[in-house]
Amino acid sequence: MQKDTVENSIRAAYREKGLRDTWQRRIVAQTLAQSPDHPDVDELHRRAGAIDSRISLSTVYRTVKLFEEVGVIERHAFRDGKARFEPSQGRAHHDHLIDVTTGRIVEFRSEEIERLQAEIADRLGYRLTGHRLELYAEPKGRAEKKI
Amino acid sequence: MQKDTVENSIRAAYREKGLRDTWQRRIVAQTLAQSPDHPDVDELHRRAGAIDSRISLSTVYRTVKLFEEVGVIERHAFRDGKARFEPSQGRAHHDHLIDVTTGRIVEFRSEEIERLQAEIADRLGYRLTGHRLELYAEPKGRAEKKI
DNA sequence: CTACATGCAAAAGATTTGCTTTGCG
DNA sequence: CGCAAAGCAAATCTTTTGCATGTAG
Repeated sequence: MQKDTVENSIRAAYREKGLRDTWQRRIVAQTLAQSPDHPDVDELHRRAGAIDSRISLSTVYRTVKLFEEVGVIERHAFRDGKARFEPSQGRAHHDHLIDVTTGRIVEFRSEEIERLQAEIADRLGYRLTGHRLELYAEPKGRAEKKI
Repeated sequence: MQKDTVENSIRAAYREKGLRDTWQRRIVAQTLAQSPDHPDVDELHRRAGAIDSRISLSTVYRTVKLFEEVGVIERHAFRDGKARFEPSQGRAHHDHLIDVTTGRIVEFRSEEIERLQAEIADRLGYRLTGHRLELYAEPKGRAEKKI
């Protein structure tokens, strides 16, 4: 899926809910669509500000919260504690592997794990509504062994 | 493993590092060992304060950070954003299912998922060093289950 | 027009830190 | 005793909110 399609689907989503189409919301949607990584609010504000510096930090906060409620972006909270975001549409659902040596994030998906998660929730008497899976790992092939 | 054994292994861990054995650290260790759930710092301070109210909040903050560095407790960051803790020793490894309607946390373990995680990391060229898996779910039907 | 959205600054909540005092080793 | 640790309050950092103003529909 193309970037501008992601951007448009975000815009479509909030307009469908009867929410107003402001230039601030368009910029945040555009910024998210152009971000291949997982920016936090401050970083989003910086990137959005590069397009139009008049956008305020509080608007970015309000906007990501709104986009999340509308269901078009996902909120993450990796080990650093800060909230990080990525569009949920335009990309298949995936989980994250974090390279502990570099901080690089690799996305992956496993049907098998998805299935098991639903099965576990079910067995515990619940219906799965969401999940978070993060793998922390180091590159193979380094002879470093722990003694 | 018994509660007082957990408490003692925490104490042993920081004393081995040459760190001082203060009554504040003993109380926090004891409180953690007695907590079957995942208290945040404020809650830990409340529970520790029940044993001796002279302990300060900043000391609890410094102590959990220290215990985490020493490796005897685990820090979690569920969706509410606040840091929550549990002893890493004395309990088998497990993951968490969070009841989105009540905030209740159910612990579970799946060998199958553990195995798949290692396999996925391997396939991506990594060696798994840690992971985090959280399921967010709501009770099936209307009856609330207790575990 | 007018209700909803933004900007700004102030507030709030969580966590950290500077500095003085306390007490473990 | 000396230095690590605690207490307290002030500082930080992230996120939220009250209120006056702006603007999309």
